[in-house]
Amino acid sequence: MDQLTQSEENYIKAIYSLQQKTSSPVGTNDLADRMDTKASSVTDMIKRLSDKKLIQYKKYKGCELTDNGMRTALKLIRKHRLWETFLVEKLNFGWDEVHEIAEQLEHIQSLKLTDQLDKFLNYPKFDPHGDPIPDAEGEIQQREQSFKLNELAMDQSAVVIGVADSSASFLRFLDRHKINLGSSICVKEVYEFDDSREILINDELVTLSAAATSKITVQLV
Amino acid sequence: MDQLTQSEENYIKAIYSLQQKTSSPVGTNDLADRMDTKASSVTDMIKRLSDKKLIQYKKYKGCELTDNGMRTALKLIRKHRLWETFLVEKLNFGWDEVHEIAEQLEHIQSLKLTDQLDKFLNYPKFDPHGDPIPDAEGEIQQREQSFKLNELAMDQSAVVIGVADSSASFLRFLDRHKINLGSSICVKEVYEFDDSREILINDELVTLSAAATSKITVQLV
DNA sequence: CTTTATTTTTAGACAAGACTAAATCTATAA
DNA sequence: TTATAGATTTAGTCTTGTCTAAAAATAAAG
Repeated sequence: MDQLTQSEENYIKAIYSLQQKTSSPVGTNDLADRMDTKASSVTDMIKRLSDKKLIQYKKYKGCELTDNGMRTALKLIRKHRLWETFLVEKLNFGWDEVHEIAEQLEHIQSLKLTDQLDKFLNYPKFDPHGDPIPDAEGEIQQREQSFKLNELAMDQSAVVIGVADSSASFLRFLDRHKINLGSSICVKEVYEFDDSREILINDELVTLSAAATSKITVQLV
Repeated sequence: MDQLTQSEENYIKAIYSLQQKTSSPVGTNDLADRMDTKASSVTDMIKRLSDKKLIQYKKYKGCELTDNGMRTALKLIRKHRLWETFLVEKLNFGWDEVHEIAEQLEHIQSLKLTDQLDKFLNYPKFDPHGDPIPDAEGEIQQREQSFKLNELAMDQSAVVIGVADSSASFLRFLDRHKINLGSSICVKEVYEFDDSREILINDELVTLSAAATSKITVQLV
């Protein structure tokens, strides 16, 4: 199994993530959108990855990761999330600042580095956005049942365990409203006309749009 | 000042290092040897770097770094040595294992990352091989007067402060003889016929070849 | 079951960074 | 000072990853 280029690795991650969301197979145009490139470039890359047996590909039918490709994707996600954790926990970065840097760090090749980093961080199970970190074997810790905040019943007490959008802009919005992983949260009012909600967060009331509440993952307490 | 490719950065580092050793200007073939590539490839790259005003270049006359190129080189060296320090101090790597990984990590683009890492490591002045780490302004801490072990007078007490060869093979040789940065060292005998020496290191006697002693940097105590 | 719209692939080009082989410049020795 | 060895550059090619434009396959609608 020879070294992949950063570009190849980025495609693998994108295919993995689309495969999770929309279920396989992944279409060429969807991938092109995700990679911010053209469909023809995607076709080229798909051929390369197929040659390397990382994806299965039938012309005009889209592609899906092979077992091998899946392992590759999980290793990358592991590295990405470990580095994000490192940046936040050890280097005092904000959770809105780490994605770009982790995108670079995830390509560093060294199994030992990854595993030592994992140990140094004390084998974290979730990253700063609440996303699960695959272990050295690629196993992902499954969450207890969770909800999006907009599915939560009124007056039900819950705690924030993740975000469905890790863009800097959304994360800074949450910061401004003092919403973090671990925050206690409770729905106090639903405004039918626009599906926005009055939320009690750490003893303060704020109003959140439907767009916002649909991106906050919570667990009952 | 636009982003450099990893390849361009590697050339800048190589030019810097050759410039230090043999003093400028740096010849095309020397660079080709250092980069393990062909002279024609070097000529191509030299033109690119010259266009970007990182080196000064006269056809057939070799090249040297401009002020700008020098700053670029020092930033890379700073990152490289900070990462090596991190790997050894925080992730328990041996000093013989860190070079390759730091070669990758030094290309990560983020000023904040570098500076936070520096802070996290408590602003180290020297890396695990005893090489000085440039600060955020590119300033390098100058050493007190130092010697190579083969220049040290008999029975003169000294301490190991660096190595002139950071290859894994030489570093593992030092490990095997329990020679580390900070080790107390003293020459007890010089064998004229091959210039090898009997050395007292932390209360143990070992014989080191001329090749070995010429690569160990020490300071008088 | 055709026709049209959409998706996907092919064909041909380009830039970066590398290579080989050939040409050219510089320096050294007779 | 000229012949020639050694260093350096040019010319032309290759691969990776990208692009545009055009062709082909599939899906959807009448």
